[in-house]
Amino acid sequence: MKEKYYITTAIAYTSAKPHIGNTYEIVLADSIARYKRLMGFDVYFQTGTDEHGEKIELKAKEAGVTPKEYVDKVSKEIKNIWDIMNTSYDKFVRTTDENHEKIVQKIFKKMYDKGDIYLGEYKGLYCTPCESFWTESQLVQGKCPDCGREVQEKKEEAYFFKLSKYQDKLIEYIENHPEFIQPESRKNEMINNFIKLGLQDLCVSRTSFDWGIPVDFDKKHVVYVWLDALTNYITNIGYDPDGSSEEFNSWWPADLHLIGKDIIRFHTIYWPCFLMSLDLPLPKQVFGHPWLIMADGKMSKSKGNVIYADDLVNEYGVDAVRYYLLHEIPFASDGIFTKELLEERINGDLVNILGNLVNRTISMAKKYFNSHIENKSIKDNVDEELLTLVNELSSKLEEKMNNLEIGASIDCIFEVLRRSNKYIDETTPWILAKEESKKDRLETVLYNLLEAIRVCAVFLYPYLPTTSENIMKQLNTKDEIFVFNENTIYDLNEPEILFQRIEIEK
RNA sequence: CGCGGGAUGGAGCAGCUUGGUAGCUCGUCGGGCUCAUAACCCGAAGGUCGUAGGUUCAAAUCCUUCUCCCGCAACCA
Repeated sequence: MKEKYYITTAIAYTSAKPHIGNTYEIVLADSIARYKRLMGFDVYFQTGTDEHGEKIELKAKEAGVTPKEYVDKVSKEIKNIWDIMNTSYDKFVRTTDENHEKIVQKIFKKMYDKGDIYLGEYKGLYCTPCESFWTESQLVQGKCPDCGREVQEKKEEAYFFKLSKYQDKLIEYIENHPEFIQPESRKNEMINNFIKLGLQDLCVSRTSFDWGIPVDFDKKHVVYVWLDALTNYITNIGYDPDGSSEEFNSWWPADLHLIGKDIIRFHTIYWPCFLMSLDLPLPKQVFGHPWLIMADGKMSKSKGNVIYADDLVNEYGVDAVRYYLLHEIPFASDGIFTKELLEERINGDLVNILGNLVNRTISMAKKYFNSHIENKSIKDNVDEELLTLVNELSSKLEEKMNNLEIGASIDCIFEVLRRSNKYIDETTPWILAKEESKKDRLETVLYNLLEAIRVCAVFLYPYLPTTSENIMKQLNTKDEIFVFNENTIYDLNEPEILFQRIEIEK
């Protein structure tokens, strides 16, 4: 029986079309999901959209449509971008799905009946013209950060979740599971900035707007968006307070919640406490990934520096964009996007190192052996280093991928590709070709190269699926073993350009 | 003193846990090769490893001071 692996992205908020930075997460998750499948795991990969809340109600009003019409449109747009990025999610969920809404209501009721949710009063600093509550720290010189006017203390009836009740258990869990919050520095932020100060009970209902899941036993309240959104991870795999499905028990707890660094608090404090309230096990790992930003900072409409994934894909191709996202964004610090760097990566890595290697190798095989290559096993010392590197690739990748170091994983593959280019210079096939007596050695050299390329193509699949398939097609093989195979017979297809060089004006 | 992360050749990064010739990619310069998408391969120049001090036979690596940058600091999501 295959080992299970349940991975999620955060569900995307349907307030606007996601930009390239927002698209990073689904591609990152996709590379991990594909890698795990390649490793033989039974993977379930869930993503989707988060569709309730005041902000969406407002956006819909501005657009002159109903909230549902608004989120239908944006959700479709988001799904379309996920598809453009060639991501292999198993399910695209929506918080407006009927079943999700029904289960959220049951969850709320269950927590209420248990005494973890109680009716209280929300007291806060309120700006009447802006109809907004603000925290002390959000205020600008004691006044509303939006309009600059005075704020007043205001009370409002609201339901609260007893976060405080689970505080000690949460600290215990985090400390006993050092891998739970990644990167580790985020763990410190959560513990020092929030948990150790003492968790305040969380306001989990709203009465100031309507676009949300109604609290079924008190209809003037809607469920707080995060309680609604976070539970998507369980409602969509069959959780039910009255008895969960077999499916649920087989997938939960999730192996990895992949989220942006801005929402770590919700996933490592609120979410675990909700789960403890439901007597469910906690997810194994939450990774708050960094962002892709522009040279002048975060992408924003007001700055006018927003770039969308579909535009980039149209211009450069999906795998070039995936390569940039996966390779250029570090594990724990933000990556910077520039077109110059994107083009440099395409030319330097994808065209020169990878594309050219595949092309020159297949071209030589065609030229010298009419595209038919067998392993003649005429070995030489120079072969050793290449073959060793090829055979070590699998374990190197496993180590990097288990640490979620995607960029470093890709580097491991490119190390083999670079070594292969060097191997061509060391073995000088064009000179071997001049002597009939060296023919078997020449064929061995090309065989070694084809095997190196094949193994790289197999391992490129999680990151550059289309390119991987293209290389395998040119090699005309379906052999997916992870090490050098001594006994393949190659009947190659015609060489094709993998990546077109970008002409850079200087 | 709120908590945390960082400062390494022109650029971007690794190395720091377990002190001991400072490594990688790109860029620059020189050379080689011609199978290939003017691609590939080799070599060279370039760093007092932010600052000041300490521990040590020896510090990018351990300890302390200071400077600068960044993230977080709860009910918008």
